[in-house]
Amino acid sequence: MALSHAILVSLLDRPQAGYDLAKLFDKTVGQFWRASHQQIYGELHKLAAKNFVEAETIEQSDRPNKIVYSLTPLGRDALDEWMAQPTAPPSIKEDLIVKLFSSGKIGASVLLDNLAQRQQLARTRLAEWEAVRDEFYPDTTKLTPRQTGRYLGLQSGITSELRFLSWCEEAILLLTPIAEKEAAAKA
Amino acid sequence: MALSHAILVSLLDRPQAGYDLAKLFDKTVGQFWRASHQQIYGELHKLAAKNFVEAETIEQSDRPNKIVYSLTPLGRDALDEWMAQPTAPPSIKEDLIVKLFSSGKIGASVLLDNLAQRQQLARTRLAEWEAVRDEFYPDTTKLTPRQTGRYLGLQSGITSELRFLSWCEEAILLLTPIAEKEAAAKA
DNA sequence: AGGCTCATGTAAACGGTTACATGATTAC
DNA sequence: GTAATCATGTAACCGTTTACATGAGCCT
Repeated sequence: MALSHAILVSLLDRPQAGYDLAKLFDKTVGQFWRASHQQIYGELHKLAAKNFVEAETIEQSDRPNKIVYSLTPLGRDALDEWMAQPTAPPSIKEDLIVKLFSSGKIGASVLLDNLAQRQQLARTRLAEWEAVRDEFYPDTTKLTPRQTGRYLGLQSGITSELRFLSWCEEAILLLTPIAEKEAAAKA
Repeated sequence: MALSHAILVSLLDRPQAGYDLAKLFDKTVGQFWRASHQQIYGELHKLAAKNFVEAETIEQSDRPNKIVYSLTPLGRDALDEWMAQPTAPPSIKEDLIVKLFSSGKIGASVLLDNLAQRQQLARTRLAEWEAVRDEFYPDTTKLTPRQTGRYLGLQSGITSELRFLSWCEEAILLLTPIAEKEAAAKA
């Protein structure tokens, strides 16, 4: 599991409340790491029980109280240990490829519809991320260490979408004649 | 959920036992869709309860009996319905990127170690898949519909590793000077 | 003698998603 | 008035992983 580690890394930056972390995971990091607020609150309780984080309640008059968590030395040790360990490649569960395995048994036009839809989605996402990159990291030769990590995260998403789009093109290219033959056979 | 659908697609081809499916998911499809035998047996029971698949026990003298499952018309309908629906992009949980977000707070050399290890792994996988592609699909202009689906699955894995490797190179390029500065500051 | 393949399962624990719950403030 | 923001939580369910279990036959 690594949601707990993602939280610890976020707390390296500064102490934060569950609500802040949830927003962070929704916006910045959310493209590569999604987590709901329920999950984050739960994880924070577990981390506090292990003494990896420390909770401090901040009373607020006009809005609900905050519980701000900060990293303890013990949590920092655990984080260092995790950092040193090798990571496993993420296991992808790509429905599209499962569908492609039906090719030859189920009509190709359905597959083309699916591809077009995902292609559209990927184009939108790509444009959004590229806009962020161009705004915040226009010059990659002048990045602070902190910016470098964030830039590479973004870049991972961008290159991922780009390769998906070129794969889509190949898929469409190969499936289109099959769909055409099927349509001709039906008529 | 789509493990059930992955099973239904596999049964389109021919009736199969849980053991066969587990092997299939371990070897062929396993690169993009991993599932343990426990999961598959469980899922088959659920599919049978819904009458999406039909079980037939095949008595064997020298080895354990087999339970071979085949797709029912009802299962085929469910599959067609799923096929027509749009797919959601897979949510990636990439530990490496979480680690990169620590850049600026935790030493870069640990990140470089992690990158090198994943790079090595990706190279090995890539070589394996390329070997399969070159053996079974040397000429992409002469593919049957069935082969096309399988080829595109493979190709997705291959392009995915390729883009990961080029991303790794950029990451190493940007992090190396940071690690060097850190080492110099320490000495 | 030790380990692999064939073949099926149970059970516990963990992780993630979805739904439900509360309640004040602020913006349109 | 309606919706969004701030802020925290509980509960049920589903999917996945890991561990445990059995037992015959085959290969080295």
